[in-house]
Order: sequence, then C-alpha cells, then structure tokens
Amino acid sequence: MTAHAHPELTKNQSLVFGSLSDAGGPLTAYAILDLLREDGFRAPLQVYRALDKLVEYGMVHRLESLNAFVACAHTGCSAHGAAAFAICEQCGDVIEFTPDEALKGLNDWAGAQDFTLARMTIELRGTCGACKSKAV
Amino acid sequence: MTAHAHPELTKNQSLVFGSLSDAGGPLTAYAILDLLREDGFRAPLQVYRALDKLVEYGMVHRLESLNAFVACAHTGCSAHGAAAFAICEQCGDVIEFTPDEALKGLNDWAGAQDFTLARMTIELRGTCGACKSKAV
DNA sequence: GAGTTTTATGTAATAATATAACGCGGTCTC
DNA sequence: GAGACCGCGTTATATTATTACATAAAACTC
Repeated sequence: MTAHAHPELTKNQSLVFGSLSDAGGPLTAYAILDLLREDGFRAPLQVYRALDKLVEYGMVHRLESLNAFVACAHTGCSAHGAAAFAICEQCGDVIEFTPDEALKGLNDWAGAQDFTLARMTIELRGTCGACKSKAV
Repeated sequence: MTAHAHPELTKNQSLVFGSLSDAGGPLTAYAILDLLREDGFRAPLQVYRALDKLVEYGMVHRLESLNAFVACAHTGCSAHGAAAFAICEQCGDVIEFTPDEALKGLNDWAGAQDFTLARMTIELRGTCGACKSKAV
C-alpha cells in the first residue's frame, strides 16, 4: 500500500486501493465491499465514494465492459484518460497498455470534428496468447 | 422499419429495432421496454433477448459507458466489431464512426501480443462542436 | 406427417450494479 | 465560533441484467 506521489489518501481510499493492488486484477465494487467487511465496510457507497476519488486521481481505471475497476498498472500513472485494456475472456487477465497510434488517430478525428475530448474508453476483448497455448 | 438484408427479424426483434431507429439515439433497455408496453411488452427479458440478437446481427451496438443501445448508423453495417462512438456529454448525441488508423494500431498491438481479438469497444466522451458553439 | 430439436416467447422472481438523501464530525478560514 | 467544505456512516431506493421455468411456434428428420 505504497504512499504514491498523489494526494494523501483517506483511510477508505487506502483500503480500496489496497484491495485492488493486492488483487492484481479487476474487481467489482461489491467484490471490494466483501473484501473490506472485516475492515468495517458496511455499504456500497463507501466503496463507490473511494473509487470515484481514486479514478479522479488516475490511480484506478474503470473497465466499462466489465463494470469493474482495476489499479493502474503504471505506479504513477498521471498523464491520463489515455489507457487501453485487453481483457482475456478465458482467464480474465487484463493487460493495460498505451496505444499511441490509436490515440493519435482518435485525437485527430476529434480535432477534425471539433469534438473536445474529456476521456476515452478503449477495451479489447478476446483470448490472450497464454490461453491459446493451453487450449487443445 | 426497413427490411434489411439481414435475417428475418421476429416480431419482438422488429419492435425493438424500430424503437431504436425511431429514437435516432441511444436508449436503455428499460426505456425501450416502456416504449413498447403498448405493443404488449411486459418484462425486461423481452427487450434483452431481442437486443442480444440484434447486436449479434450487427444491427445494434451496445454503448458500454452508457449501458445503452443504439441502432447502427450504417444501414447494412455488416463488417463489424469495428465501430467507435463519440458521445457528447452536453446534448447526449452519439456519432458513430470507423476509426481506421486506431483500428490498425490496435490490431497491430494484438498481433504483436498474440492476443486474438473478438471485439473492441471504443468510446469517446466530451463535448461536440455544436454544444461548444452554444455555450457562452 | 409424427416425432424431435431448435428457437422464440411469456412470466415471475431475483441478482448485480449504482445512487439519493439524510445526518454527523472534523478541519479549515476568517 | 460561525460558516464552508469534505469525508464518513447509514438507510433506502433506483437502475441494469439474469435465472428459472413453462409454453408455443418453426425447422428438421425419418
């Protein structure tokens, strides 16, 4: 539960970020709630409020196609709105990456349309190399 | 409610596709349900089942970041998994487009990672040109 | 065309995800 | 110390989506 160069986290924010970091993968808000019951969490709102802040700080990403949340892979991940995720439908693993060419293309499109970008969601679904090897 | 070169739609599928086409923008499943009550719809499942098929046929897209559905902008939109959406947070308008450069970049990334793509979600959030003009 | 399988349907119940509304307590600032 | 703000706790509720079971209609097989 490293300190990070981010705003001092509150107790609830630290707990939520800790669960996500420890999980090493995506968790739903309710899964986090269950993990934190022993730490005194009682209600979904405690999780959602912390997640809102963590997403705002760029420490956590929301996976829209999974309704789940994941700790940012880049321990200091500040320059954002700009991550992409590949989600393996076999093993559930999520790979975060920065798709420079795609981002350029989308930014160009937005510029040409006079569309001001607030954020982007880029999520790939499929099967990762490891799972394909395993399959007969 | 044009006939399309697609599988013959069932009655429920036609009704759902019709509401989405008429709406000219995204609708949630429950919004569709309310629109179709006068046509005899009673339960969410009637909508979700039709939507599943329509998405499978490529006639409807799901907007993950909105939990909503929209009729495909390309009346015969067959070659898919490959659309992107720009969603204006002021007026709610959705622009569907095909981001060739971005798709190339993401496909290349997947190839390099040995990740087999099943589908992609690309959604841009922001403010469209028209809304920016209106703003003081 | 009788039997079988598949697909679509209707309905009720429930699960999973997310927010609204209220009140309390701390910490700033002035 | 009054006011503003923020985080927190709690209850209730809203929204989105699925499970489970029964019926009916279409398509396929022999």
